[in-house]
Amino acid sequence: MLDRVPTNPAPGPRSDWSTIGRPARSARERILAAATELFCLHGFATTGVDTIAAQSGAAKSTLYKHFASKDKLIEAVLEAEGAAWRAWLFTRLSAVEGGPQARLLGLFDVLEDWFADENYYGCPYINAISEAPQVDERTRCLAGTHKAHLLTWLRSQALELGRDPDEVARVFVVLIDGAIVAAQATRDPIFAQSARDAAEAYLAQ
Amino acid sequence: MLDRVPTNPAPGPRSDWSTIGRPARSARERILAAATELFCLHGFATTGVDTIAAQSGAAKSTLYKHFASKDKLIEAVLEAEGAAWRAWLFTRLSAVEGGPQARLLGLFDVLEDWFADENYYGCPYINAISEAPQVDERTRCLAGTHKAHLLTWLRSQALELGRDPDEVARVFVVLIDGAIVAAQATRDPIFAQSARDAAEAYLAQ
DNA sequence: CGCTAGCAAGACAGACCTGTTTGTCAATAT
DNA sequence: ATATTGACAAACAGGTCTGTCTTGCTAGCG
Repeated sequence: MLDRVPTNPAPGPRSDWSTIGRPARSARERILAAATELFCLHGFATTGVDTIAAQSGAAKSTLYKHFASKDKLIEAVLEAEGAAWRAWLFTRLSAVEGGPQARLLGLFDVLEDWFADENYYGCPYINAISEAPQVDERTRCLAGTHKAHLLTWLRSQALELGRDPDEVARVFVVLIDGAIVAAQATRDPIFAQSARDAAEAYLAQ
Repeated sequence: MLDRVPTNPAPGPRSDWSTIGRPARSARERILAAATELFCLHGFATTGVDTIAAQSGAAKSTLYKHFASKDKLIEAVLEAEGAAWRAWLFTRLSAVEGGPQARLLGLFDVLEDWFADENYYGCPYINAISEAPQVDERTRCLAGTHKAHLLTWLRSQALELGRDPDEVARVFVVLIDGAIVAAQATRDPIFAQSARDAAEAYLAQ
């Protein structure tokens, strides 16, 4: 349960959007990459800065020269990983052929590819909020701006369909979050298709 | 983010199903209640056993006499809180008038009441899994048996409707988990109704 | 060569963690 | 009245945490 983070954890390949496993040049990039991997795979609270420094090949003093505190490093990881994920998602979505309905449904096929990654660890923002359910207003704020990007896209698709943007966006947020969490808990990507089924029925209504 | 647990955190009232805030008699019950509150509100890793012992009014030695380790205490909390939640949910569901469809949709109204609790902290199992996304097979197993209870109920309702039980159950799991997480991240119970909308469309299909 | 700047390595402080142990006290049972 | 049980209080051991600071190496440059 609360096991210490192993010294040399899963290095395996990752989805092409993540900074994990990519060759990183500067010390700052290496630190950020190592922090992302360790935080996301083993949790924020249970990962120590010593482990991050060791895995990144940087000294702890270098880490603290680039990031004022562990909390700031966590924030940087969340922002970087969130931006990378959104860029990957929207790139994939722009390749979907068809109108807004096809794009909205295609979203779940993209998610399924994400879930199928052997190192899939869920949404870092959801994980961060789950670590401190009650307090942690800063993380909630970061997650809010992350989700706002997704909401904007969802609303624009709903508008193209001539449907209520807020209502559609909320339903899709539920379906997306639900698929993310169910796939994480069970390690089964099938829930992406279950979410797609529900989305299809909802849009056909 | 990783703030220490305050010495005297939110004591406020809770949903009637939870052990939190209820007068507890034996030392074991007091420890379990304090552990549930602190773990669920502030996270499992960031809550120390000293804090739990202090809040429960019990000595640490007493805590370790009843629970072999912190991990075992976490397991006991998950099992107790899960059982209490299921008992509450199924009691509420049994009061819903109408057939299986009304019960399946009424589930989201019950969830909305849960989300509206000012101390709502999400699903302890989801939170526990999110704390250590990759490892933590024991927690995943506990969450699996918890969710199995829900799946059994969902499947039986689907069978009564003459629909594919596994398919319906998976869709509803996505909707339930999604509503739980979205409500937790935004503190807005409205997502229960969004999930209900999607469920209605799916069942009408 | 000599100098400097940057970084790795590691010691360190102060706090917190889990889990154990010892001693004391009160209530109960025999 | 004595023995037993249960619980509290407190200290302790051994380890980890974050964050700071010092030391020494090395690479680049005049």
